[in-house]
Amino acid sequence: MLEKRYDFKTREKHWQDFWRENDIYKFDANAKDKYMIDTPPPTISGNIHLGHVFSYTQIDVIARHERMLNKSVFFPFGYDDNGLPTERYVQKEKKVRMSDMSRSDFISLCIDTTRKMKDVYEDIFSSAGCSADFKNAYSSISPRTQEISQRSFIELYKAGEVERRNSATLWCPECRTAIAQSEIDTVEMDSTMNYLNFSIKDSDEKLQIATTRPELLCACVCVFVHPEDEKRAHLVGKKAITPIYNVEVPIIANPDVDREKGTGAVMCCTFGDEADAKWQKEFDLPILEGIGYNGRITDLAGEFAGMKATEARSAIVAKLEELGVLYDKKPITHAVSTHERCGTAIEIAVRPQWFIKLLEHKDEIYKAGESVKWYPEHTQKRFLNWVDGLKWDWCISRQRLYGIPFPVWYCADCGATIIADENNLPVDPSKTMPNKPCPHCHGTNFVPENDVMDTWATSSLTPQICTDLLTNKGLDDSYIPMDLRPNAHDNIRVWDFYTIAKSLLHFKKLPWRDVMISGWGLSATGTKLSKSKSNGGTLGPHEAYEKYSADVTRYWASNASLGKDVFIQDEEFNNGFKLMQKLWNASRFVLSFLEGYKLTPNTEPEHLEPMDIWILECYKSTYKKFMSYMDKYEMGLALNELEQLFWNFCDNYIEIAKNRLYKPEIYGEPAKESAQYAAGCVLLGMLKLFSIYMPHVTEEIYQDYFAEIEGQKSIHTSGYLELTPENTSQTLAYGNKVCDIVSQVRGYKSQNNLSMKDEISKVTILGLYCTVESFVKDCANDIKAVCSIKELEFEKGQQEEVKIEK
RNA sequence: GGGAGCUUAGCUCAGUUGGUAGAGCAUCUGCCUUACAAGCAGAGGGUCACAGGUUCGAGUCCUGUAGCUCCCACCA
Repeated sequence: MLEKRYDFKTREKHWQDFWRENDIYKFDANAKDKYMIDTPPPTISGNIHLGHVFSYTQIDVIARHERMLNKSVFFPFGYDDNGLPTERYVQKEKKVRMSDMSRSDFISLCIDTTRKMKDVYEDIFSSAGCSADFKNAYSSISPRTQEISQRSFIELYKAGEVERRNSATLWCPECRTAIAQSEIDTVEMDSTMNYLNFSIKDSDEKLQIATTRPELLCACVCVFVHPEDEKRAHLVGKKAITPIYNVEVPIIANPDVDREKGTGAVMCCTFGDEADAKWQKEFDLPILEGIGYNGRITDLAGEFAGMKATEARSAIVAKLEELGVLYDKKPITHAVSTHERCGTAIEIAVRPQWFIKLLEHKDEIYKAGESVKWYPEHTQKRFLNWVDGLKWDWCISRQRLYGIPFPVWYCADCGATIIADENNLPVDPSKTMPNKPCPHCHGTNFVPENDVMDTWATSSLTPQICTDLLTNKGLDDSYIPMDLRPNAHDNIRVWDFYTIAKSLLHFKKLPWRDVMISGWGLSATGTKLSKSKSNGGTLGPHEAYEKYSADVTRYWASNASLGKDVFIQDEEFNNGFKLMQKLWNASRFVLSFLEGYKLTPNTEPEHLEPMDIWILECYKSTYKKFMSYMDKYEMGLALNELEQLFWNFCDNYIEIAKNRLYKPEIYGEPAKESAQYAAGCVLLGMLKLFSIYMPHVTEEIYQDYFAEIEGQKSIHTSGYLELTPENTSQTLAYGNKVCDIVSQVRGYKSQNNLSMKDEISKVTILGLYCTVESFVKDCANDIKAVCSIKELEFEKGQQEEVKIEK
């Protein structure tokens, strides 16, 4: 017998322990029917918030659903505790600077800090009832992961897909590292357009140049004008002289120049932006490093050397004004590329870097993007659009400390690249040296590669890293393609993209069959929740669990259309709370009539009352719709269907059936048993469907009666209840007519200020109801009882009508 | 500038092949009814952003317009 009140505060914890102790979610690698999820490993870079709970709950709902379809579900868990985000977090949290510490001290501080954070993360997710396997969680910095990641590097190196080049790279002067195209944000910034006069060699003419980056004047290597620019055609081939530095630079015709922009003449500096980088290559221009790796102006700038770029900018503008070269300034706003991690405007720097070749595989990646199934469907376009716009190979080297090292040394004598032996991975080249002399010059002095790999070079291997937990085979494709990659829309161009790229490079196979793209949980005002900032008053995970319960928090998270952002609003939580209470009360009521009754869900009793058949058909119809939504990962829409059935069950069916349950002496024992069967079955079926959203309360109810009936340890491994379909549509329509009639009598009572139990002396049902006459007539007892009608008559007539006489 | 999504009741959103506009919240009215007052029963409320088109019929399909959001491009 269920308690009067459901005490979620103690029961949720109880069931979480129960599931853990009984290994309910254990994956069986030998199972025939498996479902494999490439779970996103959360980045350890700050406090976890409801936005995370939002995403992981949606994944968990899918995992639970597949489990209820009797599949063995591989739902691994991992932590992305590697690389730049973690470094930044640790420095901030521990108030240290990486540059002040030794590499090994800093790394052990990172490992220590992330270990503590992992416990916090696991607690938040398992308290939400997440059924992932936290016990065997992988880490993106563990030796095993390092081994897999380094092996991937070596394989691709041997295949010629990765190479070291000294070429222009996107550079963050704040983090002092190369970054990849996917790590760039674009931010609108205020700036000033400065108009300068360059003089022309052997001429009195002036060439007007507009620039937002006068600090790069020292790195100016040429001036471009448009080939069809008549006014300036005569200047092509002459030399312009840069102000302040008085350096002669060629004036070159270039069709890329936009004649409407600025003055129509461009100074090209190596490098001010990506266009400069492109032009440098095209015209084979010299490379002058105006800004150093630290973001400061170099010696090229003479008196300005050592200044930060922004300081230098104003100093140089002042100087230009003083020289009378600056003839105009206009404030503008323009888009600036910034590093997503720190917001600093990126520069372009030349330095030897490791690249994975992507540009030459664009077509294959594009086609793979077409083959993967994206849910919702339109997210595919976002992926394809990104692949279309790809401009850089993937720079995977980072000039940082905390990451997976390259398994690479350089021969000190001949400069040859020495790749580590695949049997000796993982390797830290700064600690270990090659075990053989240089194959080229037989030298024995080596310089380690001190850069570390981009975190995505490793994260892109999660299908291998997580299935390695099963196979111990490392870089292996036995489980590829997996069934599902779930993540939010911000990761389409990053994690999804890189994973597909690597899977193609290594295995020529898709990493997974489906991608489910979820939205974000946003604050009540629609702002993005942030790990590093507090989100002023926004509900936190534990607050939510305590105030509303984990089940209700999950209800909020999963009650959204796929891919849509959802606000954290009390109303939604309140709805979930009401649902949970209602589920409890309705179950308590139904179960109170099942004591001593042995429910046999798959064997119907000989006699079934019409409205019992009706509710069973309602269930079957909902079940079908529910499944078709879940096939598309539309868990929110599936939930809506289910809720509709549930409220219909409560408000109409239970009210109708309760009289037969209470008074078998009036309505007969078979009519009671019919109701016991129908109510029991439909409740059981609904509980199972609800269990993927609200695993705790449904387990509590299930354990009270159904667990024994079904001989199951837990509702979550009990499988859905599928009842054989019948003549659904007619029965549904007929039953709905009965509900109509009941509703009209209820309306009459409402309008006449009557209580629902007040008796109505006579009701006549006329007309159109004749088409369903026998069904409705067979429900006469139910109708009379639920509406307290003394006399009920049926008459043929033209119009459908319910006549009520008080 | 290119791509995607959105625009439906006061609010948050459903609306799967075209066929009489839906839910929850909010508002109003009534009701302690042997599960539930954190409840129940009812009621009001919408030119489905706008303009065209296809169709017997359009929230749904097509074209265009406007506004909002996101991604990409735009850094002289």
